[in-house]
Formats: sequence, structure tokens, C-alpha cells
Amino acid sequence: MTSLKPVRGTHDLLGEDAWRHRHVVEAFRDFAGRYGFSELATPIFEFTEVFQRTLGETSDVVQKEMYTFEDRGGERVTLRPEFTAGIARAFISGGMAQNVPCKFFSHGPVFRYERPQKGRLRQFHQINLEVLGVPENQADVEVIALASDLLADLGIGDKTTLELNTLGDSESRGAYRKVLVDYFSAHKGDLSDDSKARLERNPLRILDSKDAGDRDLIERAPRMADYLNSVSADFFAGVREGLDRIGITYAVNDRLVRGLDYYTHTAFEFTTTFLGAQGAVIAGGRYDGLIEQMGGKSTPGIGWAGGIERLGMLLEDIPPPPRPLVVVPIGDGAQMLALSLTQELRSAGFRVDMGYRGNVGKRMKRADRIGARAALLLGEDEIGQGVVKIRDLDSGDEITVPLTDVANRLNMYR
RNA sequence: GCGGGUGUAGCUCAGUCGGUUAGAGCGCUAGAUUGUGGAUCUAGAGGCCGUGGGUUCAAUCCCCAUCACUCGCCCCA
Repeated sequence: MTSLKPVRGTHDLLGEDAWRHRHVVEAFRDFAGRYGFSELATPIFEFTEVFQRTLGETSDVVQKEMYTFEDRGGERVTLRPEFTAGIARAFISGGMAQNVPCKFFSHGPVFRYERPQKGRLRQFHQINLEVLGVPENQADVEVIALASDLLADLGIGDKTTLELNTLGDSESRGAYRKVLVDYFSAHKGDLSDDSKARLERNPLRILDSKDAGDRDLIERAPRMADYLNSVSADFFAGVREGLDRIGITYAVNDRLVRGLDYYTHTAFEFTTTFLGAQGAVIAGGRYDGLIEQMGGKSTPGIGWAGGIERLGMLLEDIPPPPRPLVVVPIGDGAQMLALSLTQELRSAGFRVDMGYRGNVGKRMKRADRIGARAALLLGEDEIGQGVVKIRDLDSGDEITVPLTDVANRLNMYR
């Protein structure tokens, strides 16, 4: 144990941040439910090969960002760097191909060994959505619509824009890739060092290089749209038609690519300019080859992931946390009755806190500090008369009500 | 992994052209107010000036390293 600080790139989640986090997750659960998704919670670690094979051996995530270790039994395991691979594994090992289509939502921590920055952590949290077994592009429209609804509900729809592209099916993508490699190879001398390396590993990635020198070359590069076979072109047209139909605005960005190898056809990102260099808040696409590649029965898939911390940072007017009631016993003789009153109200569904110590002044001060909505004062006088005083902490108004009627009189504070 | 910036009280930040007792505001604790919070006043607690090394009679301040945060590259949620 070298220190008592959290490990680099990890954070304790509490207070305001925890509330934002929870708000994002709850909104997500709500919309996932409305769209007919059910929850799937997979383990946060898997055998290393689950990620290695699916994300692509050459992707940065696999090459240098995974938390991989050998457990006590000698198994190579990895903390999940994303959700899709684990869900695909669960789909196969659970024999779910029998029950397609499957619509799953998930959320929780993911792990990548990266250099921390604003909006970039080593342990961060994602919300995740997957549709398995639906080849129709209706599913593409559906998952994008859900994301759009969620962002609107969170009040950040106008801070984000939807960018859309197609990578084509494997035939189209292969053909385009070849043309692209030829093109960039011919101009290799003008390429940045980063992009030269990408030429070998993942030539599509050159398209979203930020290097000023590359931009010019990219501007003149062949376009994906010109190399789509008719199936791929029709598929993409259908996605756009669907989005148009339900009023979702987007910008086609034919330089939008994906970092992970399993994507085909539709690729999309909801991006923002409010978070500095980390612009993507929700990103995803279609991965029709993934399940088969992992050894399952050929099953198309589409999904997305969203960064909870990034979304949380964009929230402005989050509803405030609910305010509790506070029971204030006055004098030792009131303790027991206050205790039973507190429990009774909790049973009735109220949020109730009762301080542990202190005189009335201290307890009232504490009630104020935790943002209590009202204080219930219970002392000798009240007990003698079988009543309790309810003090509204916003207005300062105080009313006296019979103990038997307290719950009813408190309904206005629910 | 690469480059730039920053690290002083719980928080936001002053400060010392290197000099012996390091400050403010907010917050916290207690009291004024032993059956009533938010305001005010008073008092108090709380800092190895991120960590390790170097230079110096002397370092919180200068130098080096390291760690953390931060901005950009990279990568991506």
C-alpha cells in the first residue's frame, strides 16, 4: 500500500457527481424500458481472448489499454474495456440465438489504461444498448432514436449533434479499404507519422486524423460512398429515410470511422463541443459479423455505448435530490416515541432522518444543512397532548397536529 | 506513449525579490441563544506549502526527479 489516494484515473463517486451519475442512469433505464429493452448484467471481467478476438488485434484498446492479469488459478482475464464483447459472449454461451431478436441494456464500470484527462478516466462508466438478431435497418433507426430521446430528456439535445456514416458490408468495406491504401500509399511522403503507422494497421482511421497536413490529403481521398455495393447503399438509404421520417436530424460525415474492428454498415456518434478534446458522448454502430466471428451462429447486431461521466458533465438543470423530513425529539423522554414515529413514517414511504444527538438548536441546524423540507418537533408538551408540531423549513410556518394524523398532514411534502 | 501548464488549510485562492511565528474568504467546531434552523457577533480547531533529492548559513519559494491534476496529441464513452 503506497498511499491512500485513489489509483490514477479512478474517482470516488459521491455528492453532486453521484447524483448526476444516477440521473443519467435512471433516465437511461426509463427509455430502455419504453423501447422494450431488458437488462443484461454481464461480469466486469472475461477471459482475455473474449476481448482480444472481437475488438481486433490491432486496435489501440487491445494493444495497450486493457487491464489484463492472471488470476490465482492461472487464467488470463481482462477487466472489460467495453460492453459489446461480453454481451456477445453471453449471447452465445447462453444459447440466446434461439430467442432472437434480443434487446439488452446494461450499465456499469469499464476500464482502459489511458492517460487521464477531462472526460477520460481509467475506470469510467457506460450505459450500453444492443439489439441482436435484427438484420433490418429498422433496428438502426430504433437505437439512434432511443439515444436521441435520452439526450433530449437529459436537456442536452442542443449541445450534441448526430453524425452518421456507413462503413458498408464487408465486401464494400474491403474494396474501399484497398482503394484507400493505394491512394495514401502513393502520397505516403506527405502523411504524418501517426498516419503512416495507421496505414499499416487501420487505414480507415487516417480519415479522422486531426493533423493539419493530413487534412488536405484526406480532402482529396476517395469516398466510401463511391465504393458501396448496392446492398450497402440501399441499407444506408433506408436508415436515413427512417431517421428523416421520425424527425431526427443528423449530418452525414463520411470521415466518421470506428476504432473497433467489428463494425459494419451504420456508424454514428453523438458529439459535443462542450467537453474539449473528448467530443463523443454516445457512439455505436452495426456489427453484423461479430457473433459469427466469435464462434456463434451468424447473428447481426447493432448497439451503442454512452459515457456516463461525459453525459453527467453536460447536465445543467438536474432535478434536485428529494428532500427529507427530520424528526426532532426534545428531551430524553421523547427519544423512544420519536424513534417509533420515524419508523412509522418511513414505513408510510416518507424519507425521514432523525439526528443522533444534540439539543433542539443543533438538531434544527442540522436539519437545515441537509436540506430538510420540514421538521417534526416532539417534546414533553406535545407528548402530553398526543400531538406533534410540524415546522415548514421553507416558510417557517408551524402547525400542531394529532399524532394519529401526522402521515396525512405530511402528504404535501412527499 | 508524447508535449505544455499547475500542485500552499476540507474548498477557492493570496503570499514570501530564499530569512526564522505561512494568511484570507467560505466551510467546520463551540458559545452568545440549556423547546426551534437559515442572519449576525465572538472564540477555536485545522497546513511536514504534493513527495523525494540537490544548491544554500538558511528552501514553501531556486534546480532535478517523481507523483497527482489539467490542456493538447493519441485514443475514445
